[in-house]
Amino acid sequence: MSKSEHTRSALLQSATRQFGEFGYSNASLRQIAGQAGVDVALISRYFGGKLGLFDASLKECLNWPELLDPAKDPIETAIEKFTDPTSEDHKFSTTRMIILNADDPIVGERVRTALFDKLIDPLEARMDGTHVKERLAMFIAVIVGASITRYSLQVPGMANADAKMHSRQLRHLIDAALSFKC
Amino acid sequence: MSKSEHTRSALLQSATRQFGEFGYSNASLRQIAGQAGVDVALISRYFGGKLGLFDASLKECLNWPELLDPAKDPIETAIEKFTDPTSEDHKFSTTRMIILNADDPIVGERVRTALFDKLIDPLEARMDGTHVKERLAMFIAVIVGASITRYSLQVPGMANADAKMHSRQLRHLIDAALSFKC
DNA sequence: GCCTCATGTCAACACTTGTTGACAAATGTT
DNA sequence: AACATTTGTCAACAAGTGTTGACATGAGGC
Repeated sequence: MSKSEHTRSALLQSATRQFGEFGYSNASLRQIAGQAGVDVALISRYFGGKLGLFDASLKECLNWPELLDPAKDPIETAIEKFTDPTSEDHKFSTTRMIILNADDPIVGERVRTALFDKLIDPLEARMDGTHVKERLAMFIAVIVGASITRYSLQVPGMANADAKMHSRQLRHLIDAALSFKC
Repeated sequence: MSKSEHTRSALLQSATRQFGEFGYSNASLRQIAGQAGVDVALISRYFGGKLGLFDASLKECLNWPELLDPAKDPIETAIEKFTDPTSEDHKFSTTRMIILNADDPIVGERVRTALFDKLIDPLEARMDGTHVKERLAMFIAVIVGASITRYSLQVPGMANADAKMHSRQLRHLIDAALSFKC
């Protein structure tokens, strides 16, 4: 790994943390660079600017090849990825990256189109039964709502639930979402 | 209504729109004042500053006296208020005001404590049965998730649903949330 | 050694932000 | 009319933002 690749990836990792914790507009390039132990000007050199850095971070966040693996159930894959048990801190999870920036006046549209291209459309293509769109939207709603309620709003009934209890809550709501009949 | 009260309320209304659309940090005082047709400096005069303006707006947003009315079912009241059929544009609903600012590094904590004091605690006090906290959290998750999915992410299966269909989706998920048994 | 290119450092830039204080205009009171 | 209080206007401020270009330092090839 060359020197430049090293700083590039350090920058990218730091950016993903900041964008996922504070959102695009609240994240400062100087802070991102500082956390990566690197000079601010290098962001412009390697990514062309703040927007380029965000695009790179977003692309990395939404790269879920398992979603296309025919051997795996796409819904189960999505649950695993969304609930993200590998991340030690859910402040920086993909869910937060999406939710926190989907409304941003600058990057909101990029986030939404990336979300559709990389996640929602592939998921929809692999679901069957009636009212696929409606059930899929309800599934997304449950995932997103649970994440916000647990980690952002910190409502005790979810925030204080242990992993097993929270998993039961999630399953119950997801089952309801997917079994919806108009 | 005196002159000062008029500009004060114009400022407050404009602020609620901007805070609800862009969030605290992305909303600019000059833009808020401009939309209210008023000079920026008057914000400091009437509200003491940006934080004071936000506090006033938040307080107005979360003032739901119906929640304490013993003649009304609190859950039904919450559903009505959250889905907010009176607002012509959901970009500025209370739900957005809360979600969009609950993570803000400056006002996030204020939002969360206000949410608990004004909404969650009163709701919890008027629910009965087992696992009240867990079911209430799941209820919140459904409301929040549906709002984001429909209006922020704009997932077609919810964003394009008409009022009747969306109401059915909401009811289905809410029923599931409230009927959860550990 | 010497040259070249990649990489990093630093200072400045134009711009926007929230806030403040001095001043003007309007309104009400005596 | 003359004064006092409220209300509004304007310009400036310090601080922070993303971005840029000139320069310094490093490593590898001739």
